[in-house]
Amino acid sequence: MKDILADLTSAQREAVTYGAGPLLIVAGPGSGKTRVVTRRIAYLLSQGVKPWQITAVTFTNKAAGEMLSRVEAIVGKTNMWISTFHSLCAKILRMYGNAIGYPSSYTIYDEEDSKKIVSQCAEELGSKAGKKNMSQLRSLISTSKNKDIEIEALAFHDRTFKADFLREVYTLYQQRLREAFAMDFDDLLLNTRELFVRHPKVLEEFHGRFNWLLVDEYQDTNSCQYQISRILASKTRNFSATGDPDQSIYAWRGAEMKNVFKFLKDYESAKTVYLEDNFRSTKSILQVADCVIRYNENRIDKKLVTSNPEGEKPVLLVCYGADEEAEWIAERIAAHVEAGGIYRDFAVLYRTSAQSRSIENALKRAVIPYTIIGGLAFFQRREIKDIVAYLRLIDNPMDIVSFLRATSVPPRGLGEKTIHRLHAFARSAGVSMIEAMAHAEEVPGVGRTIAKKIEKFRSELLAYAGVKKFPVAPLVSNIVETSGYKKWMRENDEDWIDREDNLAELHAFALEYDMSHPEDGSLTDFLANVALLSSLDMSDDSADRALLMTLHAAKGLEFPCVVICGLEEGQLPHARSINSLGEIEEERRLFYVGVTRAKKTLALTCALGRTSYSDFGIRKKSRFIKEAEYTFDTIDMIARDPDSLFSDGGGVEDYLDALLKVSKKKREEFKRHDVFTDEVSQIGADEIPVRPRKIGDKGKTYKVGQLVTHKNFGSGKIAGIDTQGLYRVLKVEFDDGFATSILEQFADLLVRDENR
DNA sequence: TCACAACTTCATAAC
DNA sequence: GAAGTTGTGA
Repeated sequence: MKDILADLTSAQREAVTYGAGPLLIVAGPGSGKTRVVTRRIAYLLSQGVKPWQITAVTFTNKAAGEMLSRVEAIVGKTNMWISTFHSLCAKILRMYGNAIGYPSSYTIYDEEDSKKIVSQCAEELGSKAGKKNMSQLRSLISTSKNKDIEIEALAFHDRTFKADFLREVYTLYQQRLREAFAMDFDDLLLNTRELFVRHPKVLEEFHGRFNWLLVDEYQDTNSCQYQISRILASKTRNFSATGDPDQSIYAWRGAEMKNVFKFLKDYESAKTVYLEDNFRSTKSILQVADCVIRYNENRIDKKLVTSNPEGEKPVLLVCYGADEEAEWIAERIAAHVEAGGIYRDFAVLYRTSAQSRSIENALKRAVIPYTIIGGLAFFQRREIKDIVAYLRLIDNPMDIVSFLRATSVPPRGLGEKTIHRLHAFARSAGVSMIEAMAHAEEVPGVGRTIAKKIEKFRSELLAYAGVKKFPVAPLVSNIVETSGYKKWMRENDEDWIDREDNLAELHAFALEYDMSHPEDGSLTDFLANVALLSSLDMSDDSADRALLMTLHAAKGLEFPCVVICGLEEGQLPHARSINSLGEIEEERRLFYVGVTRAKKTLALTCALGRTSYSDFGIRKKSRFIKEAEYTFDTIDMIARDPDSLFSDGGGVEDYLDALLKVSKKKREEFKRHDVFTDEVSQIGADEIPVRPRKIGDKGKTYKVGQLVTHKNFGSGKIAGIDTQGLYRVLKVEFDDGFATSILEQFADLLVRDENR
């Protein structure tokens, strides 16, 4: 008991020792939240609560694993359930899914799998949308599920698809998933809710079992997760939720931070504990966070307090482009290590994954070891998905996505048409795919040659499954060897060496699973783990390497030194969020989360020119910089010595040179892409560090119909003038047929007399 | 049905 | 800059 309550503040202690009944812990960043939750679990156990009576839900499997080992460090080995919502639901559905028509070996479809079904459905419904919009269609289905709204309602927001069509696709999609005994990620939640609502007996059993529910990161629960929590807690009301509305960053996938406030209405007798003391960051770091988050209107005011020292003042780098930004970051890390620090002290955070490229390059050049957290998940790799498809097929032969995948690598002369015929046959005859394959010649549309191939594949499958479904590792090596996959890969894939390494890693992963689950392991459980492991769970952050990750991936973590890069309008806040106040506020929270990860030092960077989508654009400083401007020191590489940039008194050319620091060729591209641009929204003319006198002719105004000459493009005509925000955009048609839009203030055009 | 090439389109965050 | 789609011939 002494250990459990050691080193706790009075507020923390209050949360840890609160007894039965609803408890809301509103915990700011760095306030020792994880510690409180683990200690609370330990405390409950010490009070006689049994481990199997406790269910804790966290945000990632990794966090769940860490929490479990922290609890076990205090109370010894336990068998309580600590997992993510998705894993919890997957487990519940494995136990009771048959009540709603799913076998326990149902398959979990990831985004890619689900997209295949969606496009199959759209095609079946005669959609003319083609394959290109399938991602969007799939995400509308997901949004509908995540936000608990009818899919028809989304047609008003998204004009790409008609309401009727959306409904038809949705219905057919669900039907196809059922036929394949498969669920997508969202279904795990929806089906669990349905199970509880429609089968009170099952719920009763869980009520008898989960007397204590703890949910972490409550501000990021969506409607369905919220309801599942409420349903589970409805009997005993021993429900503690932990959250911080300011750290809600998943509204885009249905999270509702208001769930935190709602808790107090849902449970009127609820006790609320505020954890406000920050034990993580220096005063000057918290000041940055505080100044920015205050701009959010949709929030409850709270201030971050710490007794930590003032610390180093955060810095902001303003530079020309992503390369300089990256170089500066590399230098900063190198200097830190030179001064006796370690690489792992550093985390470089960015808004979008694509930003990692330039940073990686700079780190490589500077020989700084690094790890990317997140990114392309191991289990998303092609060769891994291929072999996993065999495993899934053995586990659930109705899984048509895996069926198609497995039969095509290596190719066996069985194509999409054949497999669908087979699947349809199996469904109408009410038999499994394996059985349907045994009667291949009866399947309409299947000829004798193909029937033979089917038979061959059938015996191959039976040979795998005939051995044993568990342990998994031997099954993996068996498939890789005897399916001919390895041989085929060596002959057809130039990257086969890397891929074989990855397959070896898959084998090792399976082996590890087999070893750690001698009693309770199964192929089904292994596959569920594989499906629900996020890229964050897989990454190894134990080595001494600098860490690179997105701001989202940094949630819940802390680092001695943090760099947040790309603080530009369009990047952070992201361009896709810039038009909505609510989304801007979420971007601001994202920035807030990033800043509050830092313990000792914080650096922000901002590049005023950045290439994205192979298109160069001039960017404005992020509004978040302005919101906290006096809380950091600025290193302005542009303003530092403006005259040196334009030594020969030149204008645009010199500026472009300095900005791009690249060859003439690139400059030509730049001219085409930027000064003459359609993407006016990216240009913040007031931010561009150029001499006023030379760029364009600011005083000049043009009229529609005027004949003009441009020094590079020759003669043309002003075809139209648009107003975009503060700027006027000229549409110019040149005599050679080339047409473009030019920002008026950059349009260095000579007006010709019409009569000449 | 399959392999390859050429082309097009796409790109926020992720369980 | 990558991944998917389409088109081609075998």
